[in-house]
Amino acid sequence: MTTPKSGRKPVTVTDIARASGVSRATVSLVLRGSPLVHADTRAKVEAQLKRLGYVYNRAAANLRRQTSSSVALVINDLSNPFFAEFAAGVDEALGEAGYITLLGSTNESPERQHAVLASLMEHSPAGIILSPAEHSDGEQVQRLVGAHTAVLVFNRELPGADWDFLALDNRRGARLATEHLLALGHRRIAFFGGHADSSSCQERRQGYIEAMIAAGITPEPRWLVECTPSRVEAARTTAELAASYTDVTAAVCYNDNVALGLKLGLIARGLRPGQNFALTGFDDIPEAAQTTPPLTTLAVEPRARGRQAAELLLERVRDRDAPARHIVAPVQLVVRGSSGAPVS
Amino acid sequence: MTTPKSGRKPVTVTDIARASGVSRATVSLVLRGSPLVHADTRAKVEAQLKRLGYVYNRAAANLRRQTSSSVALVINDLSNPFFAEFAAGVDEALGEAGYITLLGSTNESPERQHAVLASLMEHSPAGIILSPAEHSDGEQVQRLVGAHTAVLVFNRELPGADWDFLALDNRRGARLATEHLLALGHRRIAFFGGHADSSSCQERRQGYIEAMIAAGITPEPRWLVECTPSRVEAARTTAELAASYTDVTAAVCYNDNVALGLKLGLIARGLRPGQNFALTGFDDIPEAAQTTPPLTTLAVEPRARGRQAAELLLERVRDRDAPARHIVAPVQLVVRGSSGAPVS
DNA sequence: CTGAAAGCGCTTACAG
DNA sequence: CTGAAAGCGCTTACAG
Repeated sequence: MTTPKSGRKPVTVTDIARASGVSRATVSLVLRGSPLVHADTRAKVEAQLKRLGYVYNRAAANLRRQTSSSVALVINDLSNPFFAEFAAGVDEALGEAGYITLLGSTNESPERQHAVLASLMEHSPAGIILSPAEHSDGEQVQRLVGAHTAVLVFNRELPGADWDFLALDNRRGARLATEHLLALGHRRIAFFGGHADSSSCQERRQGYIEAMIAAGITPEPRWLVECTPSRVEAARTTAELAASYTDVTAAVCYNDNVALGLKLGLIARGLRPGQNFALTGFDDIPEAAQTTPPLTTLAVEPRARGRQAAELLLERVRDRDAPARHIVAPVQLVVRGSSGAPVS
Repeated sequence: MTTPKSGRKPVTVTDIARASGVSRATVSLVLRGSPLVHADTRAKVEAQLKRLGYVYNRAAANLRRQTSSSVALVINDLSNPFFAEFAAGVDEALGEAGYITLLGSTNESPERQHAVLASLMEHSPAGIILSPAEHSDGEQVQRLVGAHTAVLVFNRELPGADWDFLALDNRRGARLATEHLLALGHRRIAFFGGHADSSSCQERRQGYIEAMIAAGITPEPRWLVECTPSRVEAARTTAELAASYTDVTAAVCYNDNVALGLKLGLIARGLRPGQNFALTGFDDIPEAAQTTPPLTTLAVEPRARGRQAAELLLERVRDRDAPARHIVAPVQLVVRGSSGAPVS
């Protein structure tokens, strides 16, 4: 579980103090860049630091100062490029602020999330950025992290405490996509994919419905099709719903994966997306631009979201008493060929 | 840079000792599961641990015991699903072994890698798993991590010290792909993509050449085409090389991205991969199975490689004096439609 | 089986 | 401007 740091003993402030003929206190002041120490003394100490290959023991310093220099990042699905980019952005911004990232990946398992959070807490992070696993229990998380740890929840709502929350502007995104299809003349537009019990799906559906109603159209219930947001599932679901699509001319999809799956299903049924059926995605994954025809979708900039999450968390760390914030990150419609089909 | 842990003071062994009427030493023994303490005493202490919401301070324990419970994971390109899966595998296996993952993402920048390693070292990791940034300097890394830290290098060779090294079996993978195309009757086969100065490209080219020569064919120099391994670059390069491809009937590609880019380039030139041109990839990214025609490629199981890397590193942590190992991870040919083109 | 004491590597008042 | 002393939260011989 833990391992002895065998090998040569690391050099400490005591070694440096002895080697440069000053007290440990003075070495510490040099390390922390205090203006109190004389230039000559500083130079003497710095020479020894370099000569002996000193490396600062931040854990010891944190213990003494009652500070933390780490932030825990708990991610539900690191294999999803969206979250991987997000993680990279978080790590980048935390690094710039002098913090280190403690990673925990949960693979959408609430049990693993529990274990991971418990383990991370023992390392006294200054805060936690949590992209919750599906069906995770907010109250349990609350018990685990305590009332005094800074927490930022990302992407998925997690009821149970009054945490800061950062999410994409799902409603606006879906509304933009729907309005785009409406502007092209489509009227019988489906909303395809996602689980109706997830907050992001609910929000996207809401945006779709808003746009439809604003255009004077009442979406028929059968136009709202639920489906696990994977490509394979989406392709399968299309086939099962053949009947529903005889009158529909376009679909706003829950995300790009679903859109690409639907595309496969449509092709298998002899339809040609972009020519006699229009569709849009969500996320702008790299493949969206590469596929034929390229996919109209919403750009969400996961790396920028990661940076934003890190910054929000650090603000929270600085001011624990500020009221909790719900931040909605902008999304941007990217128009490509897949939505170019004329109304049939 | 670091932040005070404000809020209520966390409860310590001293609090628990006082609350349960025993010494701190006894509390510590309970925490560490020592068999020396009487069942009644243990129960008494555990009740207080729960009641007061004690959370173990692993940093303090590590300081006192001169141990570490973390491993640094430094990744060159987290936005690449291959590395993201790898990271997830590492984190999983480390977690099971009781270690925590300190993440550092370098975005292929040697400068960032330098900064990240320096920062990570201050947190005294038990070891480092390093997937080096392009053009990083092994000697510099060596200076940074010192001679006594366990290091496992992944994926890309890093000359400069005698570290453990885990890589894919690039040579065998390319040989399998080439043999597959040869068995289908192709003889004028190109090797497309990659930078000739990267170790992985060299190895894959070697496997290709081996297979060709074993089949009695001497690859012509113009069949070896260099190209940055991104899709866009690959598509562009194809067009520039139109002349070279008039007699070639198949290509072994450096990886899936390159293969998918080449495919786009071929289609743009009126060729139909899988029908009048055969190609193979490397990596088996999710898209390989989804594209039309699906891509013949080599499965590398990045998550399993991550687990393997974690295990190798922990072995090294346990035995610093064992000789350095070069481990080659198996890859598996996955035959799909893209290589089904007849010889023209 | 339990407690008193020392110490991991650092920092911080407090004297001088 | 520099040093002696105490202490962060834990563990570990050493007595008893």
